[in-house]
Amino acid sequence: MESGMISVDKWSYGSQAYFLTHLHADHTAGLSSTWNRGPLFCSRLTAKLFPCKFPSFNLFLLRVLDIGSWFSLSFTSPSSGSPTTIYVKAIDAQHCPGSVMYLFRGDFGCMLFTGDFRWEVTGSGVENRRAMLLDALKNETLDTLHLDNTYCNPKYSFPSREVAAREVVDIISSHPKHDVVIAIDSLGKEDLLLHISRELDIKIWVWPERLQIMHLLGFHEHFTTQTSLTRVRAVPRYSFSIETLEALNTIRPTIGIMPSGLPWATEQNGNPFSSSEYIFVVPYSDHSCFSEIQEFIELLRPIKIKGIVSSSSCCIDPCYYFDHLCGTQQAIWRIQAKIENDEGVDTSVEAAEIKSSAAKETKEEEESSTVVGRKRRRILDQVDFFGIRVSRVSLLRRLCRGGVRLADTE
DNA sequence: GCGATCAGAT
DNA sequence: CACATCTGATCGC
Repeated sequence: MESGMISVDKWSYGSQAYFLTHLHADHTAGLSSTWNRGPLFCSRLTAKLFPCKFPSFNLFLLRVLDIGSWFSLSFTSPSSGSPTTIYVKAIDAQHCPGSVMYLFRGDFGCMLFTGDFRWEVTGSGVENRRAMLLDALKNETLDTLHLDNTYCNPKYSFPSREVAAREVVDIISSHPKHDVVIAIDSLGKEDLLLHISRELDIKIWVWPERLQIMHLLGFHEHFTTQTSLTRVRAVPRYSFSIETLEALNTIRPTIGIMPSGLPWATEQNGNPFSSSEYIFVVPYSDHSCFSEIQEFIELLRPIKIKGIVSSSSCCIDPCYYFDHLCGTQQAIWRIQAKIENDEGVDTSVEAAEIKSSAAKETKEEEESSTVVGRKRRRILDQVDFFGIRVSRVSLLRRLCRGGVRLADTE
């Protein structure tokens, strides 16, 4: 987790800098308004929301990392005591407002902390996000992926949030005389509420603290704290239960909507909601489903994966399902594929060939023997490797030998 | 009496 | 299975 210098979503002593992925309570456990253990890095939006959670926090400790830009930070190596530099880039995590992943490069290699994230593979901006991520990695192996493995099991399958949001609107539309309560947390699922508000042209009630958050996010026009103005209310998830819904229904007809990736609706027992006629569970999730996690890992080809959600069993252990996508060879194949892609070669056709690296090198030698091939190579043969320009061939050979940097550093 | 931490409920 | 959050009990100062 830490290299002795940095901590991500961990707040105990012993780090020179601390990184917060997003403002949900399970990632801020240990933080308080009196916390003062070092500089705290976060996204600009998280910094804006921060005082709501920690009103008297010393804001001089906050450091904003703008999304998509590299920052260099100077540290003291805990082992040698000598100065060292770490590079960090924040990447949109698509989980809740302000949420980011952190990509680190340093003496320890290359590490990505996803925090909580959703990696939807349909909808607008998908290609752009994919390209941004690969570009951030450059032509380096990803040594360790710290992964949001919340739903890392094939049994977790759900649609995009866009599809789930339409399902929610359909449920509300088909109950025109009912009041509606929707379970949400202190942050997140704003897009769902905005979709409902726009599609049905209604305001949505939220509790006062939540309206303050909506104000900071710039969404306040769609929300109100006056119950008389709307039949749709967003309520804290912990206050949402069968008992609540039954009590509400003694006053007026009310349905409840629980947006969640957890497959409660299909469970037989132990599920308080499946037996309720009032409650609709809709698969709207701010975490990646299994197939999205798989896409993410296939894209990154990390050498090693660590799940950020610990589990007593292997049921959500990423190594159990994706070990075959990890390791040094897999990491090298990704880099080769990217280099080919940057050269304009159709990698989809070559995907199978790439897996035979020996044959690949031979083919490249042939290709470079043409006049055009030689010219192109002179420019593209140089690749950026841990900040050093090295020749592509030498890089690939070093990687194939299992070069120094590829050894596990943790 | 306050803050931190944890079990339990929702 | 396990989300994010609140409440209440307990511990140490």
